Amino acid sequence: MTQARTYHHGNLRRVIIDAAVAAIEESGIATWSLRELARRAGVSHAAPAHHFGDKAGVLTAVAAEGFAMFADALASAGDDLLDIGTAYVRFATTHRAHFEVMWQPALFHADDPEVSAARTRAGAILDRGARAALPAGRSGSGAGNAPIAAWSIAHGFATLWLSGALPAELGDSPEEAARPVLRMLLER
Amino acid sequence: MTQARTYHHGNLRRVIIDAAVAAIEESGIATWSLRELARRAGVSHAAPAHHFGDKAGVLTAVAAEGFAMFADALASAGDDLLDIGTAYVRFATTHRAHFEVMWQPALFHADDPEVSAARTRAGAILDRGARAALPAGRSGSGAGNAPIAAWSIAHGFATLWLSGALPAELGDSPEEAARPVLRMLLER
DNA sequence: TGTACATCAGTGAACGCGCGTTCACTGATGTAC
DNA sequence: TGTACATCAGTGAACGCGCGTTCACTGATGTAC
Repeated sequence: MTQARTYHHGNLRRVIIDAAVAAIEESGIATWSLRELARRAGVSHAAPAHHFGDKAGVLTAVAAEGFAMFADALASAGDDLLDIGTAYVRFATTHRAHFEVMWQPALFHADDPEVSAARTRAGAILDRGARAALPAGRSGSGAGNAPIAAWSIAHGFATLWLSGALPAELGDSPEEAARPVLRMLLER
Repeated sequence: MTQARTYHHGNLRRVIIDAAVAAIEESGIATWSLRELARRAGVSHAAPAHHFGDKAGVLTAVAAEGFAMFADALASAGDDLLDIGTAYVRFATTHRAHFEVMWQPALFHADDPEVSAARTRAGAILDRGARAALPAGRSGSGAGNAPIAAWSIAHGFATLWLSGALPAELGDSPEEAARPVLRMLLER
């Protein structure tokens, strides 16, 4: 399967995105450069800019791919809100770089149509699951809060886990740890 | 109240921390430099390093101050978990730079004793409020999940708000928007 | 099947810039006597 | 009250470095005929 190295790489766009994801996972979203991606990809330092224009262009591609994979992950979790929430946490912890980029729209071209479409698709799945599981509460505050509550608890657990803030007693599996926590919103 | 400018600034540590907070609020956590802080503070470019050593030293001071203010904010909210959660969201949205630094321990010296102490104090307040309001659920999964559920939903709402991901219909006040959402965890 | 040409991916040298760090220094402050 | 001295905050010149960007270029690919 070794790809013969030719002048035309043939797959450079893909390789540069992967390099960006690897760099972000290793040392965070702040410290990488286009030149570093070129080094990782084994191409000249000007090649990434040739494909993506600038750093925001690379992150736009990462965000678009991230939202698409995210929507797929939520969709394949089925209709149960607890399963959707668990899928949310699983995605965040197994695709850390994508996830971190997705929620920092200042870093990429947030108006990119591909990004918007995938984000809307993911939002609709979460919305549907939450409205079915959590009809408007006694407070009479309207059903609109159910999806936001479900979104918040899953997102909060995921980001706290990623930041290392949660106690070590929760164990090694973010999904298993998340499940009883998410269940607290559903018990009523 | 104008302070006469002397050779010895007298208050430079404070001024540099404020400059860091302002820079982060304006353009994020990734793009500032020690030299930029010096420019904002009106001192020579070597002065910040003289006080803080390096960038992580500046962010350590921001994190320590952030956790201390955060603990104060939660403490003054009283014993009601809904009020504590609202205070959590209010703090995050009114002290955005502090909040963002606090949850990125890779960027500062997380073992700093001042940081640890303030973080522990904030955690204890949240813990106490959550355990009182949310005894162990029917799932029998242990009371340990109640604080984490409360923490997650408040943290998730706050970070989603800060990222601009929440729908515009929620209005301009994060506190008012958060209250009915947080209430969904408490209704049972 | 063969030739010509347009298109596009990727190269590599060169540029100017802002950065963190170092270091000898200067000015102000506090303390000993 | 006055003098000497140590300490410390902040200065400013100098350094080497990695960065993004530009641009003329080269090599590969695809298409027209």
